[in-house]
Amino acid sequence: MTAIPADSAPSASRPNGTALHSPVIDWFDAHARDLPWRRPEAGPWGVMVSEFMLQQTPVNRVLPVYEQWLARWPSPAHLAAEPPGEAVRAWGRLGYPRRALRLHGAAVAIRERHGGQVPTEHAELLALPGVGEYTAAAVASFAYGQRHAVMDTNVRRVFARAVGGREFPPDATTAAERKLARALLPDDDPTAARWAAATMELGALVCTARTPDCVRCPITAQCAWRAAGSPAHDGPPRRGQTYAGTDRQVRGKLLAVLREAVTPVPQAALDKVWDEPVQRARALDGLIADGLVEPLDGGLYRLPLT
DNA sequence: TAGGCGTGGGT
DNA sequence: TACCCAAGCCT
Repeated sequence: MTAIPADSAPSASRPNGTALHSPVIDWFDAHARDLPWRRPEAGPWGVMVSEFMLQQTPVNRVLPVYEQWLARWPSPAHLAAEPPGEAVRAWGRLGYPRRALRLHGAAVAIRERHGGQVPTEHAELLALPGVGEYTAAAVASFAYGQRHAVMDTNVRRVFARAVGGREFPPDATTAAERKLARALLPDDDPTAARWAAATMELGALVCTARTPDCVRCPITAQCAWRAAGSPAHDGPPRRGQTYAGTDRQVRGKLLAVLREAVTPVPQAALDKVWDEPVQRARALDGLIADGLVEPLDGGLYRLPLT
């Protein structure tokens, strides 16, 4: 008869969570990708830059832009010293270019309010532009080794399956999900940080949305979804994103012209990217309102200098 | 709070 | 070919 450690007993506050820690963290130790922002030399700024770029954008597309970005702007002060338009240009085709503007704004705020150092406190991080609940927790955890429930789409899916017995989590993060994530968090800081990275990696590499690779999953034996026979998602289909013909597409085309231009661009050059004039004007106005484009006298446009 | 906000690779 | 979806944030 083997002795059972007291802390492995299931409880209401921690639904058998500790039983997941070791297999998931051990799997991570063996299979984690060697990503540049995970290396010690990345530092808090490298972690923060990667988190901005990885918001809704796959790792493979982020890698080259991340390297160029850190080489050019190795600290928040370096980025803050340049016009926001340079950040938008360097963002390239990562998508959602408002993130570039917000990252620049975060760098300025870090210079002004934090002496040029990426803040260590969750609340301070959360106050930076472009930093929400997830990114604040991620930076505090990955850069500073703190204990936070880091909940991204990967973690939510892993928990929905392993613990909830469902194929997918709800559209919007629920209080129950937050409570579960907190309950599953290991007690000490370094293990909690490891757990956060490990659960994310498991969702990204094994417990994927489309075709989960349960054969390679370290917790397949404990997975509630598996135990239930891997039932398909029930309820209304998840909200899809349309793109063709939307303002987003027009904005993308307009901004692509401005990113490539070295000098201010005349209206006529922008008019070529989209035939329908009303939508084209609306998209351009939106970009200006967002601060992504700066209108000049004489019908010229450029990426923002201020 | 639901919807707007880019882009491109995988299936 | 279409559609899905990818380390979210903001209003």
